[in-house]
Amino acid sequence: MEQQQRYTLGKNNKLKSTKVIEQLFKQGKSFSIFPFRIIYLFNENELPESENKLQTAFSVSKKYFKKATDRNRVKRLMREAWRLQKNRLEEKNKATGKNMMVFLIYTGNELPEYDVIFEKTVTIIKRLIKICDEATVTNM
RNA sequence: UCUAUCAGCCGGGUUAUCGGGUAUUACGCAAGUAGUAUCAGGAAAGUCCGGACAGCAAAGGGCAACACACCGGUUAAUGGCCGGUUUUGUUAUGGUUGGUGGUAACACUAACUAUGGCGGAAAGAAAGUGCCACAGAAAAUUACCACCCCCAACUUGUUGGGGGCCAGGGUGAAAACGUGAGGUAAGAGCUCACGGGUUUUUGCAGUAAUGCAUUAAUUGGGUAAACCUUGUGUGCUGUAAUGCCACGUAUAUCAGCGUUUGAGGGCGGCUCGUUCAACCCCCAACUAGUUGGGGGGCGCUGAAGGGUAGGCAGCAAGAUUGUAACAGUAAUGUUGCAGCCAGAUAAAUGAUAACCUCUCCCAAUUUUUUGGGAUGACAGAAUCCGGCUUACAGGCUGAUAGAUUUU
RNA sequence: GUAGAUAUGGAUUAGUGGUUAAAUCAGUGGGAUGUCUCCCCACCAACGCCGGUUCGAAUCCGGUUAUCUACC
Repeated sequence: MEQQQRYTLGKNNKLKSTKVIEQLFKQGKSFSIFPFRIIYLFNENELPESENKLQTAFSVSKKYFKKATDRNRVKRLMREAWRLQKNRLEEKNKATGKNMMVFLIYTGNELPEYDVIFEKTVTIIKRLIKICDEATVTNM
């Protein structure tokens, strides 16, 4: 019997610090699943136990979307898709004792449909879970 | 009723499930959980103007630069807005005159004029300088051709010299006020009559721009979004301002200059004037203070580098919003009543579904209704206001004009 | 958020308010050559857009669109 899950995405789940983001861009690894580019890193900073969480950030290029409305729209859709699916990855992180930082960039140049984004997010999460597993194996 | 133009207003709604920002209350050591309230626009946009607010320690004058420019009002302020004036474009209606058709009534058409609607423009070209391609004799007061007169010569209708001089020389976007008469050797505002323009005197109306009448002078091409002249106005930097706290580094390095005969800085860019500005130690000489030298300290400028890039305030009650009355032609103002309405910072205000609603299409159907499908504009606060400009599916209201129908 | 610059053929640049907007490369056609280049000749093709000032605008003025740059 499964306990009812909550799909939240609060302030603490967001990447905010400029310092951390710079570190992510310098040291992080990346792969891309069109129309996304994903940058990730296992957080090894000493954080208080309360903040051991999966942290995410979303971004859209100003080059491809000139209007602020369009950028807002894409980011909102991305956030919604991530919110509904990230729980599995979170559990994986807990199980392996890792803290992942993920940065999602939308690289397409057309306004996407919600369904497309949702499907792509499924594959992204699968890939990230796989990466998580591999990392724990090599550490052992 | 439809169409067009202008002005103003609105610019999707309800429910369910899942989520976010801010404030606050309760529980909890804390993370957090739960409850309540609230959460984008008419342009939030462009950043084209004007302010508020903050910093630049502390008066200014002149010049330059930039902006504006009919008059009055409005406002915190403006280059905005409102009302008026002149002029111009367009449109409608009426009138006068001419032409064409018609026996006539009248119709069509052109010019002028009056009134109304909808726009545009606005200091000075009579202070000076420059420019005006091509064409044209000439592009601004000068010549040339032609015309006329006089003199000389001889091949007797040409040549040469002197004078008159802007009426003709048809081009151009633009040609030296227009028409008629007189006048003359030929002509010319040279003179006269009528008419037009510009400046001006006086009177009347108006706060004024200006209008009407009148007096005198004059007939001066355009361009100031060419330089310029006149008048008026304007400090610069912007909330990444600014103040405070925390963390961290290098109270370090190099070069130049200065320490009262003053480096350098402020007062807008320049200049004048004015003002601020570091006043310590050692040594030597001589009149217990001054002079000279050296080193350091201190100050200023530049170079190369090191560190941080977190938090709080600023920051949400105001030239505030809605509404009513009053004043005003209006912009706008005054007063009363009611309300509190986003404050993020890798940046909340969302996603999905259903129904309703708007518009369009298809089918059935007598208007109407039913069923199915598609679609829902422009666009997202970042210190805050007042304007301007630009984008905008669709809808509503009013005014004006036109067309059609009915009476 | 603030400030500034630029826009001319397919590309890179010229261009005092005055003919049909100039040049180089590229493209097309022809000549030359046994053939291809080089060379010669001709053609094609542009003032970002909308208004205004002016007799006349790529140029001057205003608005607008796009691109680029700098600034703690």
